[in-house]
Amino acid sequence: MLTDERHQLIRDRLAAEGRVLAGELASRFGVSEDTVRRDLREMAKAGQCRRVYGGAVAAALFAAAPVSLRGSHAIEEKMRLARAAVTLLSSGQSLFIDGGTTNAAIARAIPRDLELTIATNSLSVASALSEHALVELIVLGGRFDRNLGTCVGADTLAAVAQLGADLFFLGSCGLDASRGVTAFDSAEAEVKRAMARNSAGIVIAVTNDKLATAAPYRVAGPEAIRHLVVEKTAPAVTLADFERQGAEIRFA
Amino acid sequence: MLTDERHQLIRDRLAAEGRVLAGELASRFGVSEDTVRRDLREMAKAGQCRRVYGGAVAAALFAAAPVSLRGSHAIEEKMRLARAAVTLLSSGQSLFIDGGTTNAAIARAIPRDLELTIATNSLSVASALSEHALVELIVLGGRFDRNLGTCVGADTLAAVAQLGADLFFLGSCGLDASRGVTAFDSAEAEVKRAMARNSAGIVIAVTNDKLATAAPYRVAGPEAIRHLVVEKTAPAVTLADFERQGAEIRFA
DNA sequence: CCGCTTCTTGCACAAACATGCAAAACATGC
DNA sequence: GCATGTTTTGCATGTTTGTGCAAGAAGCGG
Repeated sequence: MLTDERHQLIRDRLAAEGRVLAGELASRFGVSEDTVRRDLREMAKAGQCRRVYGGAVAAALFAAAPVSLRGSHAIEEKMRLARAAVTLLSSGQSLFIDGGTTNAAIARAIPRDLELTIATNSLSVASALSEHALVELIVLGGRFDRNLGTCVGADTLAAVAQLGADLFFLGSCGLDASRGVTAFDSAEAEVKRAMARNSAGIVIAVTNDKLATAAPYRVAGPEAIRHLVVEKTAPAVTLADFERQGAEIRFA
Repeated sequence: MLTDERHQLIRDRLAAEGRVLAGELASRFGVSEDTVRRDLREMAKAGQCRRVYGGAVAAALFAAAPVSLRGSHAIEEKMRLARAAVTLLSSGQSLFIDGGTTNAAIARAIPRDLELTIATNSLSVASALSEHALVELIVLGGRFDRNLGTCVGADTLAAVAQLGADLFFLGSCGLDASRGVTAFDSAEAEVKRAMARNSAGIVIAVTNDKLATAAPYRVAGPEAIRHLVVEKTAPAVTLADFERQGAEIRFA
């Protein structure tokens, strides 16, 4: 039996009954339970079902699409960064989180037992947080830019202006010790600036490829960065520049 | 029995009766009372019920209702409704789409070659549309209600007030020929009313189980419905009542 | 006050799980 | 053909999770 066939049969069964049991599928297909579990894991990752202890249940039509981290190259690395970044959090804080795959990974990595207030203009961040029961989630609406995956424009700016946060997780397009944080898009930069203005501290998590690069639109100076989360392999000389300007470096 | 199934059954029972008893659930499910208590504790933590001595009662304002619709049996039916509903669309229109599983299905069914402007307060609708290149998507932000899957509250109302639409796809909680469209939640109803006010026409797509039912909060009178999309098996007598008040019936 | 029920907590055990590894089946390139 | 790499699978491994039981605390009613 082909892997793909199995997946199709599982999908059929999910559509018909709404749930499947790992053990039952294993004996039905004549494969080990491990194989079934692998199947279910993959399908869950693709958003085709939701994994539960003992089997899987049909994906809720209700739920938003899973955060697509596919297509981004450094998934592993970003998840590592995310795990390091969320150690900065504690219950009771309020956050701004903007767009980008790294921030989506961070949103996913936020422990479910933290009580937080989070405002975001990113659809994938919002989706990732939509089932965190203890998170008060505020969606910053506006015109949706599908290149960025975030809302931008006057409405978004107005929404940001009404809020304040302890920390701002800034998705950085370019990060340079002299020019600071920069973005590729004017509207995007404007929203980021507004969030920065209304936050007590800025957190940036970046992969090495963004370090020592710059984009046209300036968002925040290097001195505004409070926490910088980087890979272990980040060039020490660059980090020293940021550290000199007040950033606290944290390695993933 | 899966843990998740138990939770779902408890939610259903809470929605139907408003309260559950730990002992009763234990014997019904064939598990120990400790397990049921654990379930109730978790669900209470997730805001799905309120724990009381001896069992649990429904969380404030009927939070269980939308979640219990996740039952996957109706997915096929909703997709059929969705395919029928999108035939009402043509390029150039602007739409409001609110929450609910049926509207999520409609959003998914919208053809990619239509040029539309769509405003929604539903995260799942926004996600579904986030890759429709020709759709100008406007996210109506605000406080996210995870039971509804939509944004509600003052910010959302303000965002709606700035817009107008040709059609409003109204996700209906209850639909009755005399009381019209009704909702379970006050904040939800308020947003729906605002969208209705700013739309030229209202479209409602419902499965049979919603027909001839009503919820506490009134959204719009029956005469406000322009298009009503229903299953082929919908009771003719009920449909006639709507038709008499100006609705155009369309079968899936 | 007391007796009763319900609840939480700690613990133990089994089932379900992820992970690493090796064998087999397959494709790819020289 | 043959070496090499990839994918799939099952198995052995520790680990995690769900469950029931027991003991003590807390709520409830007399």
